[in-house]
Amino acid sequence: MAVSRSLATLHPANHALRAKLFRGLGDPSRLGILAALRDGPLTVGEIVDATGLSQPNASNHLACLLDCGLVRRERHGRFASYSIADDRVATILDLADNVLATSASGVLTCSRYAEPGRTT
Amino acid sequence: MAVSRSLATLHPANHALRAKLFRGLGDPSRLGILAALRDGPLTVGEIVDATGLSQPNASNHLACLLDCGLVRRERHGRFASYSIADDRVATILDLADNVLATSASGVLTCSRYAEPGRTT
DNA sequence: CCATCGTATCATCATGCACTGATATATTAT
DNA sequence: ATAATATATCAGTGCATGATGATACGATGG
Repeated sequence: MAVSRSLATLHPANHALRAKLFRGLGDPSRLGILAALRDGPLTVGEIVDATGLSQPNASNHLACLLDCGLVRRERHGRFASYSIADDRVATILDLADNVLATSASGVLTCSRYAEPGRTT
Repeated sequence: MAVSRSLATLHPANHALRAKLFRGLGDPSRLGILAALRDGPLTVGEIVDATGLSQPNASNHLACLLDCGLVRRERHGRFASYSIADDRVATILDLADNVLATSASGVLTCSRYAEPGRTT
């Protein structure tokens, strides 16, 4: 996939918006959900099983991902089928893994910030 | 740049690590710093001028980016020259802009989470 | 040596996030 | 209708983060 800078027709200083996207990806639970969804659409219950998250927690993260346009929801009766909205999101995830594969050590030892408050 | 999934030789469930990388990118101040650095290496003072951040704040974010391997530091006398460590990081930024260019509306209206605590 | 400049660190504080448990809503089944 | 299932929402809590101002460190210059 070609990624040229000129394609980004975004206001040059809209860092708040970009930050929001990255913060949407910056949570292990949401990454777990997205990883599970890469193998195809899943219902909330299946996501709960796949990720080990509690149902309200998963539902909340899904709402977050949905609001941000990272996933798509399709209602089937009383089930809700979620899927990744944009292939480029998956590409971002791959690219991140690509970077981490060579500089994971640095990120690993980065003690400057950690995961946010988790009771678990 | 080719981004294949097989290249990502990362532990499949290391979402905490991935999340850390994205959280590193998930802050407007740090994105501003990275954006400034895309035009070439800068000293801390130049970064302060370019971003409008306070000096301690910029220094702290730079330490964060440095620890995480996203930027590189080179000492020149009493100056510190920072530069982007990995071109693929810039690619991630471009790709994110690419995604946002088409689904920015969703992210914009995402009220589920906001920027972290800023007094300003 | 002392002052100055550039950078890094410290102490402190406030806000927002991610989690839990309980409950509400909605849809199908008996 | 009633129950059961699937999902969404609400109230409340702890913790990490990002900010500030003061200060320490380190290097150059007079």
